[in-house]
Amino acid sequence: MGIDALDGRLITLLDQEPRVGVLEASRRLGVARGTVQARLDRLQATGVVRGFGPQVDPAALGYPVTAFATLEIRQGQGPDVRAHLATVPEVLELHTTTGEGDMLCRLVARSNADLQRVIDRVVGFAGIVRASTAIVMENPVPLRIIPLVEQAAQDG
Amino acid sequence: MGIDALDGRLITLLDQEPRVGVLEASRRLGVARGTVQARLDRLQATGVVRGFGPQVDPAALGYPVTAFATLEIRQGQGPDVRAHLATVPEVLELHTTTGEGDMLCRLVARSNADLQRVIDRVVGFAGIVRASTAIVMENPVPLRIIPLVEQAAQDG
DNA sequence: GGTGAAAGGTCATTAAG
DNA sequence: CTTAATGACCTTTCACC
Repeated sequence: MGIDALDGRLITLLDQEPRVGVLEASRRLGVARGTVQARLDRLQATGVVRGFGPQVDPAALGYPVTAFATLEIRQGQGPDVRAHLATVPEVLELHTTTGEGDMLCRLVARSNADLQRVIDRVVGFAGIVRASTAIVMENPVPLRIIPLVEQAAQDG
Repeated sequence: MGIDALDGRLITLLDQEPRVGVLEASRRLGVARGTVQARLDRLQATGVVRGFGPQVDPAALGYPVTAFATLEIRQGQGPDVRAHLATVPEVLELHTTTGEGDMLCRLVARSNADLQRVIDRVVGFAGIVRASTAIVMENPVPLRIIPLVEQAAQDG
């Protein structure tokens, strides 16, 4: 189920330099070309590596404001609310959670003023009882995975 | 500053089928290969496309539990708390926010029981006054960017 | 290991803002 | 006049059998 040290080094290498091909990777890692290909195939087959899609920066797209909204949902309205939020482009992800609220979603907007428009659109739905928004000021730790990969590689 | 329709189609294509090369992409989009290369270079130069790193699934790595923790920080301890959280592999991202708490972080764990260990490590730091955790049950909208890209492409 | 294919670069030409 | 797109050609490099 897990990954080993070589898998970890391979993922780390691909993360730092996505351009490197299988051949170049085998040289860097000091293993045979076939080994790298087999590892890569296995990592993708087991779902550890989902793919190599483009990493897009919302800020560079013109959406520099990020916020997290905690939503309280009217009983039984969950499915409707999900469908509604899925139609809003500025909703980058949505989770159902335990705790204070029922859902947590990540939003982006063109400005603080524009965020109001986005929130209005998000909460402008009968199934949503209440919304609490936290605007992101800084992002000391951007979304990362490498430390976890190395941890998993050590565990076996 | 923004992106046009061709940029949008290119990003969408790369997102759906990351394997397609520049040549294949040019065929699919009905433009010259050099055009695709120029667009790609420009998208990366402007930071819209950060790169093509591997998309790793924490669940497949053995960390199926995700949670969001809202942290309240003691005045002036922000920098120390950031440094502390950056050393915890299970902390996938960290934001400073307005609103109820001072920081919001995304955590993963091997199990609900393991989550307790992670939280203990996260909050086991003098600068953190209080922590409120929301465990993710479902993820109706996984982290996405394409709808926003298409929105941005339409706007010009 | 060999081979067909593609990436990446340069260039002149043409089109469009 | 500046910017962008195109098609051609070339060399290096890689992926696949």
